[in-house]
Amino acid sequence: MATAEPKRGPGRPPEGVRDAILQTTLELISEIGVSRLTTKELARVGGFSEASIYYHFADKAALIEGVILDGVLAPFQEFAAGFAERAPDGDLEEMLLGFAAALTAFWERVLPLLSAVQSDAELRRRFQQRVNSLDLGPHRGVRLVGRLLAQQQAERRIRTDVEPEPMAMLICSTCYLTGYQRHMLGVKAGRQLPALEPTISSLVALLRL
Amino acid sequence: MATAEPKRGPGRPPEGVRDAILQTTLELISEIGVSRLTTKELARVGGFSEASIYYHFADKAALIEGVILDGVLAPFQEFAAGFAERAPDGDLEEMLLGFAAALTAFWERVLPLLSAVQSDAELRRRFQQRVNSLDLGPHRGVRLVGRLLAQQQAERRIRTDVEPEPMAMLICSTCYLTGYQRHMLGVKAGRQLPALEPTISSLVALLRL
DNA sequence: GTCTATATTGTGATAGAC
DNA sequence: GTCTATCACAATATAGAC
Repeated sequence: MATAEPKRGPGRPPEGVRDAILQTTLELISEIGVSRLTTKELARVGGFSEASIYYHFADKAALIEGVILDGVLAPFQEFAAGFAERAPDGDLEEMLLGFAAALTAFWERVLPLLSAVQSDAELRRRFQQRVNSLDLGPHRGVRLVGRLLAQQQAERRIRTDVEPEPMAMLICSTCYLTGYQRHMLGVKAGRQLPALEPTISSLVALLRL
Repeated sequence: MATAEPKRGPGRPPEGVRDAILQTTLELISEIGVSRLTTKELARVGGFSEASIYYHFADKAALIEGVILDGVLAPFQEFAAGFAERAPDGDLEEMLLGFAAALTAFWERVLPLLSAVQSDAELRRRFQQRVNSLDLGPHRGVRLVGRLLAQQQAERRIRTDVEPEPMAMLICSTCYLTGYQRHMLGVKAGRQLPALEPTISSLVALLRL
């Protein structure tokens, strides 16, 4: 190892091409959308060749799947794991608002990618298998919030005459719709919908003893 | 008018081609997804020519827009209008469950179409303008439910110390997420999420005096 | 592992007859 | 208004050198 520098010379380091592909794909999709994403444009913008894409990924579908799994799902799971750990103590409303903001941002980032899966029945089949085998999906967030609520009930800090999971469903759903609205109609048009925070807060108020 | 029959002879009546195109598009998309929809396949399945498609619609995007507007949005708006009229009297929970079922079904039908819009930034811009000028969007459903709740509050049938719109947001959001889950992961996998009815019912219970 | 160059297919869209 | 026939092009994917 003559040079300790991981990056060298002009352009990208050769060994970083796979990461560069994933990164560029993510950026380009948020700019123009998946359906407009072509391997040509991807190669041009990213500064690598089309052939490199097919060296690292079996086909375009596999590339999209890679982006979803590596670039979006994994980071959120990290956050969720951290949330589950440090959750127990704080104020309920505060914790829920923090989680809701993160979940909404997650949806907003993931929806543009998922639209590729949505719009192709065959791709959807593949995706369903993958998601099922990894036990992923919206129910993970619901369970997480549900456990938090159940804990608060056990400590008699909120009403105990209500099932925690349906309440968690209401909360997570609101994050989803808020994220969807922001993506599809823009943040401006989204103002016509009740905002996330007051909605969550209203529900928390109902749950208080 | 020699023959009163609107349909005649073998094959499709010539004047019905536009409707046939819309109908076939809807069917084909639900089978294979928008991204796999080609004008060739559409013509083959529907029994009309590709040229006819371009006679009736400016381009493929306009066709999709036509399907969304004519075939899905319009029917739901009819239902919503009817709901708003006959709503006032019945039992709140019953009315909400009926509305929620319809909104969920609507979303499940519309999502496969909207994925085309979702996945193309340029198309999205066009769609946003159209939707904004018609004042469409999820906020319509939220307002409808919000008004219903406000009315119930005025009649002192539910708690009055809570804003109706955030509650409506929770309800409609749940319909959207349920529909999304059914579309993306299938009804079977969707079982991992709390079902629609108990979720709505739980919230109604919280709203009772 | 990455490149340049190319093969191949299928797509959206049109011309022009009827 | 609908058809048959066809175009021009863009897309994914591969071959083969380095």
